[in-house]
Amino acid sequence: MSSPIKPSQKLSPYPDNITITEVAAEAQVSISAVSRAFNPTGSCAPKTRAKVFAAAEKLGYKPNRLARGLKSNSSLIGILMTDFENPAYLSILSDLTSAIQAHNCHSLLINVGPQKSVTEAVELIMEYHVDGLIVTSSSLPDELISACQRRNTPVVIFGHHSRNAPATIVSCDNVAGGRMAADILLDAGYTRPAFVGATTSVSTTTDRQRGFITRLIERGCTEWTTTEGNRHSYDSGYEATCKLFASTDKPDSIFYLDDIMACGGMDAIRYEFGLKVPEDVGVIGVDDIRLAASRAYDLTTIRQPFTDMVNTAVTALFEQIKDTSIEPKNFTLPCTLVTRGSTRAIPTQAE
Amino acid sequence: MSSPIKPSQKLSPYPDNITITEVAAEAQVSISAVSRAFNPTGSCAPKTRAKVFAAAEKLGYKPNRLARGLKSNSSLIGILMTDFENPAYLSILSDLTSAIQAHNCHSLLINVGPQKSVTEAVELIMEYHVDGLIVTSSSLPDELISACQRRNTPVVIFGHHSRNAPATIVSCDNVAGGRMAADILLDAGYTRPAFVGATTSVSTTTDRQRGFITRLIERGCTEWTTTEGNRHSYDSGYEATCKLFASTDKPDSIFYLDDIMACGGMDAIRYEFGLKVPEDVGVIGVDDIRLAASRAYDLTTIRQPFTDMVNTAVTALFEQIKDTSIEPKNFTLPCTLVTRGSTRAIPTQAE
DNA sequence: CTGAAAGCGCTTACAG
DNA sequence: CTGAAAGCGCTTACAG
Repeated sequence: MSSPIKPSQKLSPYPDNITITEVAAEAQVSISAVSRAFNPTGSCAPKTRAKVFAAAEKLGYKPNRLARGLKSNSSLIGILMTDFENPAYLSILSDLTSAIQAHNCHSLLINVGPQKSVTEAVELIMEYHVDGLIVTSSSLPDELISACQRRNTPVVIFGHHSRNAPATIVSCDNVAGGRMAADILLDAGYTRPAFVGATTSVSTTTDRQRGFITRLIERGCTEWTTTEGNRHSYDSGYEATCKLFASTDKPDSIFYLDDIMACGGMDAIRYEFGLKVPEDVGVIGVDDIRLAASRAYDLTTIRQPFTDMVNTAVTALFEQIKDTSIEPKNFTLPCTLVTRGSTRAIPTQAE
Repeated sequence: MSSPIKPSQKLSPYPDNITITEVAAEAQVSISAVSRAFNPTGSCAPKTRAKVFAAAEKLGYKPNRLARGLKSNSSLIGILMTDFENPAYLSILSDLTSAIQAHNCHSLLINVGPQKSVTEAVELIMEYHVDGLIVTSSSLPDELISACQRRNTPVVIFGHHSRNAPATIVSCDNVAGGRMAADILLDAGYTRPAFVGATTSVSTTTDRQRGFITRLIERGCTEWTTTEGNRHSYDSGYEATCKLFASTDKPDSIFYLDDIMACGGMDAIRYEFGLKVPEDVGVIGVDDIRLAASRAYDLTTIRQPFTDMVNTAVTALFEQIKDTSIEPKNFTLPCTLVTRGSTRAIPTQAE
């Protein structure tokens, strides 16, 4: 309110609305030069760049990413997320955001809740002209993926197989995971295995189930059953397990679609039916969430290499952002068996 | 590749780069009219608006939020998050994002990892000219908050008390929560309570500890101890508990800073020391995460009203965005005791 | 209520 | 390597 600030004495303690124009004036160059100085691809004499940086530093200049995004990249990566119940997604989100930030971009997180369709979500996210899109815990209609590609916005589907989709897919080998689960259960001497899936997640459920059942049959096991929970949640696993044990042919071991369902299931087995894990019922999950290693659950599980999967996804995404001619690829990472106390020890075999 | 598309036959199957200009041409009005039609505050004749909407619909027009944000609001809300270990934050994030989306805005999620300071994170987020900022699981230096306010970017601190900070604070009454915990433990007949906090989270730790200890003293309890875990995690609770029971004066009940630490602690009590919960050791946490209600943990806890807290935070934030003259307020919501099986039943008192 | 015009802050051919 | 100029897609006083 005192005297108007003269252009010469810009020493405000906090960066306010310093734009490229002020920096150009301070450095005594054109605004084009400032822009190029800040842009790695822009040709700029070292001296000029130094002058510009000094001026920017002095004034506390921060580029306006919105303005930049108007002609250039927005530096925004959209993350579509459906499942906020499986704790695995918290660490996935942590890894995703930090990997994206390492590329000097930021994450626009869209909650694709039950009231919002994935199509709407994509439309919304495209209003921000994101540079790329990562879809977790659900898939995307092929036509939507194509529409994104047509706009040169690469799409990565995380965690789902989605064969033939025109996008980069990063998932782990769920069929092999299912087979591993079958082997460990059979090896441990269980004879009546069950599979508990979920309705919401098509490809992961079907792949794991397929690998599991196929392998059971290969090994001559005939007494298997399957059932489905509604969602990827503790409650869902609990309820599905109650249904399973209410029927006449009760299983002696259960392969759950994921760890959080397995935890719910294990609690049902122990507290609802008074059975012992692993003696009466063997339990195995998928993911290897933090809780799986807890003493309370001590869950045998098929570990998904989430950190690797995230790095693969983000690396592939940025490669496609850099060079839009790169064809989408499929990455199927191996999963590994983590043996803990929820399955019986495998008897030593005399070869 | 056939013939160039004439402006008259715009019937492409998917919206591509249709801008306000195309819509204006189609609707035969000026671009100003289109802009006003889409802006609630813009005066526009109903007929004009109808024409514009019809044209927009026909062409599949979607506004470019980046361009809009250059002169107007960005519709972007920044969310700063530090803690990706406590599962409570997954549902908080779910609630936050959907509340923000209900306001037709979207969430820019910044992972304030250990390698990135909160100051850097704020600077980054401000490059996107977010309309508002929500800080979870950590606080913000007052000078940074002031810098944001000076740019008319309101800040809401979620979950921390942070007295005197020039921002809106939404938290629950942690002191009262600590007192409740003391009361339930003493009422149940425990005599040597301990408090397990965490170093990372100043105000919540100190408030809960203060309420807890103050109340213990008020009621004449003298044999209490305190210790600290490093982080808000299962492992941290486990380790802190091991330390506690390695010392000479072992507690007979423990109040943990949060549920996930309590779960780790309970597992240590049971599996590391072979003690019974609640007979030998009573356990109480804070949050009421999903896992607290599991059969395995069945954890007595001080419930934080997260959904209410999120709604309060988002509502307050948008009020301040709408009217920047509104002063920041403090909202302290009540927490409630949820009694489960990890504490002994309270003996019926003959008044 | 409406349109022409200026402007938001930056990028990017285009000459030099 | 550099600057002047046009433009990204939208908003917003300003006249009418």
